[in-house]
Amino acid sequence: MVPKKEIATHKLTIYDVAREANVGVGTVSRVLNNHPSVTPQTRQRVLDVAARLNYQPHTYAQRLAKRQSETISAIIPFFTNYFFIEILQGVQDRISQLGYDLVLYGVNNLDQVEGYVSRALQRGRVDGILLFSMKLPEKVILRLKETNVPVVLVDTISPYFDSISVANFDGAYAATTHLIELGRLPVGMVNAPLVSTPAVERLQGYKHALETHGVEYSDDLVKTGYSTKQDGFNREAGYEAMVDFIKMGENMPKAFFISSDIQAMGAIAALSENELRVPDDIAIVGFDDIELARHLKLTTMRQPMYQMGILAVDRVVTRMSNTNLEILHTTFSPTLIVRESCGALRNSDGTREPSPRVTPSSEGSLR
Amino acid sequence: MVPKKEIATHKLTIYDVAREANVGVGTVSRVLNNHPSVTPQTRQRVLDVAARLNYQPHTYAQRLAKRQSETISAIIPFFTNYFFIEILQGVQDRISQLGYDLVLYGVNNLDQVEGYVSRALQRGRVDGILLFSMKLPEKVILRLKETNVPVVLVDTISPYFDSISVANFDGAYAATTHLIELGRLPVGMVNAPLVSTPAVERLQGYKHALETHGVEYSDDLVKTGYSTKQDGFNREAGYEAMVDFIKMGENMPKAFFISSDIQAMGAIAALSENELRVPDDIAIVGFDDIELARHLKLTTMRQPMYQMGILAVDRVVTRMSNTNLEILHTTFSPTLIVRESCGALRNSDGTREPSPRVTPSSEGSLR
DNA sequence: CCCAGCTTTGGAAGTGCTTCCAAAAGATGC
DNA sequence: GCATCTTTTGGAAGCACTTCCAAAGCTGGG
Repeated sequence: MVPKKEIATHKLTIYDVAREANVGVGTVSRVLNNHPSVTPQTRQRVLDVAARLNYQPHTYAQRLAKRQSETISAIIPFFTNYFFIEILQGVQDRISQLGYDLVLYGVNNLDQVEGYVSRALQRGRVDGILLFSMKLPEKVILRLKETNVPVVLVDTISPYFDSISVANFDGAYAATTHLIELGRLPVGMVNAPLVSTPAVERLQGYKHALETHGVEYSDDLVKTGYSTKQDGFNREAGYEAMVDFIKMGENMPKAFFISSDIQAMGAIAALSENELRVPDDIAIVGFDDIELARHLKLTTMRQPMYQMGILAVDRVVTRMSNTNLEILHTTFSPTLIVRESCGALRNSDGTREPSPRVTPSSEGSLR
Repeated sequence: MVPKKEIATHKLTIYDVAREANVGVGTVSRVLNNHPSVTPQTRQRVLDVAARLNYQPHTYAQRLAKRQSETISAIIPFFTNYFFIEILQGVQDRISQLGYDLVLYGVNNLDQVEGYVSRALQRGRVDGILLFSMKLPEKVILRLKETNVPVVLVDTISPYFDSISVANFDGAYAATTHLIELGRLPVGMVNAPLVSTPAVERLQGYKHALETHGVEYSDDLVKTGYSTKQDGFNREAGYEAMVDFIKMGENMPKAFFISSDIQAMGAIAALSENELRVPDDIAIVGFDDIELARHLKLTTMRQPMYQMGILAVDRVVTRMSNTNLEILHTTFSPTLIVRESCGALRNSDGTREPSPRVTPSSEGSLR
């Protein structure tokens, strides 16, 4: 005589389900984990009971027993940054598709990174770590290496870990070339301080474009803002740099490759405050293609951020199950998105956007 | 004779530490949890050993034994939305200050909510849930209620849960009044569809302002866009609504209260495409004060988003330790931030911002 | 009908912690 | 020095699962 208590007293364990379904706990566990060796009838019986009792397995007990966390953590530089947000969308979508949890650490300065990494490294806590554009302290690299947790770097490179990034050099080259070909000379550049890899590479790409096209380079063609937050990839810095350019008066360049869209936004503000019109007086090409760029009708180099997020997750998951893979660096090529700020469209219908932003299909399963 | 093996074989448990320090596991546990009844000497000895072995407790074992997860989950409508991102900053900062984990679920449509809530509700998984501006299906409310997990609603209200929100009515009233007082009549409104509470309340506040100031209301003073994502609080919707207004020609209002900054952005784009200048021809006041608003020099109603995030976390934590608190609804009053788009500053130095954005102190401990 | 060889099942042992209880060690007072 | 309290300590039991092993149940061939 088995008494059927429906009292969902909240303490319901796998034993309760087992008793109620007249099976052993092992069987319940197998059913819940889709283990094949259970007869369909038994499986159904267990499933019914579980549903009736509204049984929910205790996640942490599972994780403890299974010795894996089904959690991936992402450590991102503070997420006021649109670029990261957009990558994060891809990350979050893929992670939840795979049934993992995303735990998020927002970092404001490099010092915090170490703390968060330690945190993430607590045994069993996470199965994998995504690290966004940070130059890691040597110390952190060591710890990461020795614990052997799968790590994927996004928007940086290190010889020790997998990485997903964008071809900064090529992008800068393409952007600059576009401007040169439009005849908007001289072409200047608003860059971020050379503390970050993207800034360095984009500068090189820019210079290379000048060189290739026989345009002379000089140091006053490149300026950087003073505001250093986000490694200098922020609106104020763009504003400041452009103000400096404007001070050059007649000698100021007629076109600019700007190392991020957000800086471009600041730069454009500076221009408009000085009665300089984009693209009529000054042509602009940005970098990133954050959502804002569309709104601003900014010509820019698109980074497939959403895709990068997806890929980062896939990569970390692959490495989880296959521990000694070769280290792999994936590089996306940015593509030029021509909108209005470069002036290329001046004679066409100004609203048209050559290649529309990739939007999710309406099934909504992908996002 | 205790052999000292330094071999960090990754499987190091509390028993290893105990053996090595010549104490019982209970003592090690107490040390690690700052339990008072351990002598300073013993504590130090344990700490030394733990450090030497580089011992990391197993998070999930702790959570299982302690019967709490030290995790708070946030379910947010897809985070392409700047408003949520800014709240999330506060949430994330406070959560990590308190040593909790943040697990993030991004939701794209209401159907997903149920799934994620179930997920979050798995016993022991989270200690509290933050739900961002979603009208919850009755079903979900029930489940949430019966499991008795602390829930805090942000940017919505429900009689069943704590909530943090903003005085939409008052904000809309203030914004509209500001425009009326500037003499920019008639004042129209770009709203979102009345499916969400904020849209409803803001409309009421707007109407009330007209009424109070003896300005007549008519239905063609309010328009809504067609794009429905984000409940209509998106750039395209703002653009569309404004295009409709522009079709009115001469009769179009001379000023607009727009129910979100992001819609204001679209609206301004529509205006500028039609050679209408802001604020010279048309005055605009937005709502939210997302970071973008500053860039756009948009006059707007500021919601203290960062603070709201902080508070939401605090509230959920309080409720965690004190289970049967009264249900509390906290309402912030939005404040008017006068920038250029309303035209109030037309004769002053255009750049000045009356009340600068609250930024973290440089200690950086708060963010 | 019996036995070998599967498949399915039960349940003990293991996962790595916390906590409770009782015992040991120290204080205190007389 | 001893009895009594109070601190401090060790370690068993418990947390809620998974997994492994052995036992039970089937299947079909002889």
